[in-house]
Amino acid sequence: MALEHAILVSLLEQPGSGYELSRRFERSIGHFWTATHQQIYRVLKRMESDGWIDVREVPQQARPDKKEYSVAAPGRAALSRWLHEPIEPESVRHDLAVKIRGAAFDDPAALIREVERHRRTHSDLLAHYLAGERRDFTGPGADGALDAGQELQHVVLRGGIAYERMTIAWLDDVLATLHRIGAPSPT
Amino acid sequence: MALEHAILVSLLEQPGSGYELSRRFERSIGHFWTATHQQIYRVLKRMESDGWIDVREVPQQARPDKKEYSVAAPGRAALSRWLHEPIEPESVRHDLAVKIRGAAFDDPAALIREVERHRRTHSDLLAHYLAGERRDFTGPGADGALDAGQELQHVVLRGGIAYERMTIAWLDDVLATLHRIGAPSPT
DNA sequence: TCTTTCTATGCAACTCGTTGCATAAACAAG
DNA sequence: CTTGTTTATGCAACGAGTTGCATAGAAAGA
Repeated sequence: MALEHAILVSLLEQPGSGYELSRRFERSIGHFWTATHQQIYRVLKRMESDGWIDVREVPQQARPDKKEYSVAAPGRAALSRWLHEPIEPESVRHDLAVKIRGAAFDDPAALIREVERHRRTHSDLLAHYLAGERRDFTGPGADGALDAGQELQHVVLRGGIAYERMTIAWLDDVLATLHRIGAPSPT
Repeated sequence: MALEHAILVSLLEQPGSGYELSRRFERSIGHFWTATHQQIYRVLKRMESDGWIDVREVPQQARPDKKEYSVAAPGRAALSRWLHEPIEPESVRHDLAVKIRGAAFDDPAALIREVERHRRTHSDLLAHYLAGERRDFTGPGADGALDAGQELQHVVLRGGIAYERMTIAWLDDVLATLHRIGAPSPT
């Protein structure tokens, strides 16, 4: 389990409430680590009772009060420990790959729309990443003038960009294949 | 949940026992859908009691008897229904990305070995994929002479190959970045 | 012969993750 | 003034997934 660690990293980058964390997980972090708000609140509770994080009640105007969390020394130590651990192989769940192989026992042509929809989603995400890269990592302070944290955030973002580009190219390959095997025997 | 569907696809491609399925999940299928043998046995039970699959006790010499499962009509219908459903967005869990961003609050150089280890794993997997491709999808019957099922298996395999190549290139980018930010301030 | 390894199946307990629901404060729109 | 939306937090129940353990037949090797 590493949700705790993902939360620690996010809180180190910027302290915030459970609500704010769940928003971040929907946006940037969620692209490589998903979590619902329920999970986040539950884990935050446990982390707080373990002394990994500190809470601060923050009264707000124009909206309900919030609890702002920040990383305490034991949390930082726990993160450091995890960072030095060997690591777990990533577990994958690719529904689409299962569907593609399953299409051999059904109508392959029926998958085309689905694959096209996926392609659009990945295309949008790529555009979103590229916009973020232009916003945060180009201009006057680009290349060399960034600190270590920004460099690392940038390389993770480049990973996301590479992933989306590869996926889009592969989905085009899938579409071409579906058309090819659909064409010879239409009736 | 789609473990049921992954099992259905695997059993349609080739009937087999829970043990054989768990081996397949370790090998080919496991690259895009992981599952332990416990999970597989439990789900097989449920699928059997739901009438999705049939069992056949197969006595063997030189090893314990096994239960060979094959897909029944209701299972095929369930698979078909799932194939025509809109679809779920894939959920990702990229430990390494979390670690990389976390390295900003620790020693980035300490990550280098870890990343190198990952690179080796992905490199091995790529070689394994390429060997499988050479074995199953080249030679006399290559390109045009394959049936739909083989074409679809091939395109999924090409996806795996593309993924590994992209990942290896990205890990090289990560390594270069870690070296770059480690070099300017070593002491 | 005894231990180890491979095939083959499974229970029990636990943790992780999801879904549905509930609450509440503040503002905006009708 | 009621309804809807956004921010903000949380419980309860369930289902998915993991870990540890147990069993058992047969072959291989020490």
